[in-house]
Amino acid sequence: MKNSPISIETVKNLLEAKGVKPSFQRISVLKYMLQKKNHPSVDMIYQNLITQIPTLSRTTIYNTLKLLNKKRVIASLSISDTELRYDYISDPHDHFLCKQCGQIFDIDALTEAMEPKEINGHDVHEVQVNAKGICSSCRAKMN
Amino acid sequence: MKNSPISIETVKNLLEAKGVKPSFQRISVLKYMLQKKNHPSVDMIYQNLITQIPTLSRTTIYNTLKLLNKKRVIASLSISDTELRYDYISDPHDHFLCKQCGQIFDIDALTEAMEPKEINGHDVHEVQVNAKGICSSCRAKMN
DNA sequence: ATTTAAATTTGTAATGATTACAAACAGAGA
DNA sequence: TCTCTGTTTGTAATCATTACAAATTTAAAT
Ligand SMILES: [Mn+2]
Ligand SMILES: [Mn+2]
Ligand SMILES: [Zn+2]
Ligand SMILES: [Zn+2]
Repeated sequence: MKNSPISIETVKNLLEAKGVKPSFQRISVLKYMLQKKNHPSVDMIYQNLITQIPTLSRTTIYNTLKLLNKKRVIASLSISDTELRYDYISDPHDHFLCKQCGQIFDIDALTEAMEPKEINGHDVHEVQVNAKGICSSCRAKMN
Repeated sequence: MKNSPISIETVKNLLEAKGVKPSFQRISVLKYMLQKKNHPSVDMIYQNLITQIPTLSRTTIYNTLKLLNKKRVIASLSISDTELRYDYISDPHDHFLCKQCGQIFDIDALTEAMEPKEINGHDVHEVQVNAKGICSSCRAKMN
């Protein structure tokens, strides 16, 4: 349940389907996200991939995430006070951020399929529901 | 509807009720927020108050907002990609951020009184619902 | 009123995430 | 091979936020 193996081919097809040229770096970033499902920050991705791709540049991570976000492959979560976190776009769901350990957990959508295209005359592109608190694991450690 | 006049006394009482010593700077910050209702960033507050308080330090704004947040007088909104925004805590409501002009608008809560104390075993302290898109005014200007 | 201690404010330096930018590199034809 | 285009890389700049200590203000004690 932690690290589902995903083939390069799968990721490659995914990228091509979204109109993104599947470079080695782009495949690596998306593969990491699909496997870890950990809503990583730029640095989490970088620190992991640099061990396999010694020439990797942080700028490439920024470029790739920006591109994947524009192509609607991934969402950027403004849930943390300090850094953006990213998530592969699949079924709609909400997020819980632990203020203690910084982990972000998926939670069932707190409200039924809420995707209004318009609110108060404003053009709505996306809606994110962010819960914050202390995760069960951190709370256990506190006792 | 834009700039409701609020008396110093009112703000002072508000602070004292929450256990915050009402210094001149703290009163100024909270008064600004109550009047403008614009979900300001640190810099928006600073740029406005510096005209009346020439000795004001940005650090004081940071200190004050952190204190008011801890005392649950204001909420910090992680809705923008670039900076924290702040909002006086009153009735529960949601927010809409315009990606064009950066303004944040109040919107009716998209879901009925959703304040679960626990989700998936996690301890929930707060839930924020953030919509993003293009505000009506900006869309009008685009045509 | 003086003195003392505590709380608040201020200014400056450091940190850290993100962006800007230009050079280096790689791949696909011609 | 040459050229064009897109991608990656490294470095510098920007900007929000935090760290920290000195200066100032406030409140309390004598
Ligand atoms: Mn998720
Ligand atoms: Mn609001
Ligand atoms: Zn935790
Ligand atoms: Zn707008």
